[in-house]
Amino acid sequence: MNITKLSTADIRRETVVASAITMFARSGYLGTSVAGIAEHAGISQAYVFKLFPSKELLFVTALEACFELVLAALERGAATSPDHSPDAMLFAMGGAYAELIGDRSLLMLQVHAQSAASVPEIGAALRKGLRATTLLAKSRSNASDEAVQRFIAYGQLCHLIVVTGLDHNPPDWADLITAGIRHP
Amino acid sequence: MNITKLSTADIRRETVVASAITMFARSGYLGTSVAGIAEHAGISQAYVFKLFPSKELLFVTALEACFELVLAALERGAATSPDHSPDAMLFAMGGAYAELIGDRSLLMLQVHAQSAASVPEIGAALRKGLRATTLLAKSRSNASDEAVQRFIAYGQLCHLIVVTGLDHNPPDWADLITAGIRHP
DNA sequence: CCATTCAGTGAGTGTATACTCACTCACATG
DNA sequence: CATGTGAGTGAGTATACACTCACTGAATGG
Repeated sequence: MNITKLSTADIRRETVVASAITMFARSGYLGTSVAGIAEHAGISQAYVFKLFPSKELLFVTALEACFELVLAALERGAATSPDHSPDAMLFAMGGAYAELIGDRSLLMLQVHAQSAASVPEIGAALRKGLRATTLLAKSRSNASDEAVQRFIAYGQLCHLIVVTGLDHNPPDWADLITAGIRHP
Repeated sequence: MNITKLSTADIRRETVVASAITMFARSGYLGTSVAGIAEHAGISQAYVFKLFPSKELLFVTALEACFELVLAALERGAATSPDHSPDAMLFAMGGAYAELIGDRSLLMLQVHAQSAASVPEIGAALRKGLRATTLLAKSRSNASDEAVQRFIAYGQLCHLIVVTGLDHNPPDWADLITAGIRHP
């Protein structure tokens, strides 16, 4: 039982955002139709437009929800780290992130968001999420700037590995770039 | 005068590929219309379809040309490195890459290709390009696997920096992840 | 019992776009 | 001149999709 009572429209909005994450992650911003999201959520397409003013804002909302989950996972990882040294903290946060993106949706949504970043609102949401992620990694780990930078860089490498499918059926050359990287 | 004589259709194909790189880099695979590419190339849309069987194959051709240029740049960087130590070789190759993507087209095309990688032919071309890039970096530098992996990871970080516009008007927090990264 | 509000939809509209086809025109060659 | 070839196009077709609007039915409350 929540302290804030949600109207049924607000509840609907949440299920639609969940469907949007799934569908946008599957086919990208332009490749996903609002009708498809509506069908996945089990409502009519017209009602999606009652709940969100535009496809663009629905994508932004989904991306923001995605970063909320990422930040929560990093926080969780940091909180459960057995050792408080900067390296151990970043390692624990990386492990929590790898676990989070096990179903690939949150990862793919970020990849598609990078491709759609020229849409101003999407670019802004992406910057905001990256900023929060970076600052959280820095503040919770107390690591050096270089270590935080490396943390983000290897996160991007993880994205590349998943996008190219190198984790699922790795060819012989793949372990050159997948070795030691924790991915789903 | 070339040793291989090109028919005018082959020449046209090359100019169309150049236009395709520019336009696809600007708006992505789904966001770019063949009509727009045709206009940029100064020919009719119908003729583009005479030169290439489909939009998909045009994108793949553009992506392959992109990787050709990347590989050539890495080769050039390696060739002009003053020092033959693995670290110096990778550093020189990274510098050449940073210089190559000065106009952002080749970088953005790779980002959009990652977003479109679920199209089988595009995913395959992406894997092929990544494979060639990785193996070239390894063989020309003689660096350790870890160093090559880091080379690729920081390349992806460079892509992220450009996509989010952190290089053009960096906010205060940006140098946490842009420090020391050579980007256009 | 009437009035208001709110969740939810069916049936559109306008537009963009991948791809096709019948055609023209310039030119080279016998 | 006749004819064949290859570059190049105008005008389509078919479809998908973002977004709109007039509407329904049910609950709520005075």
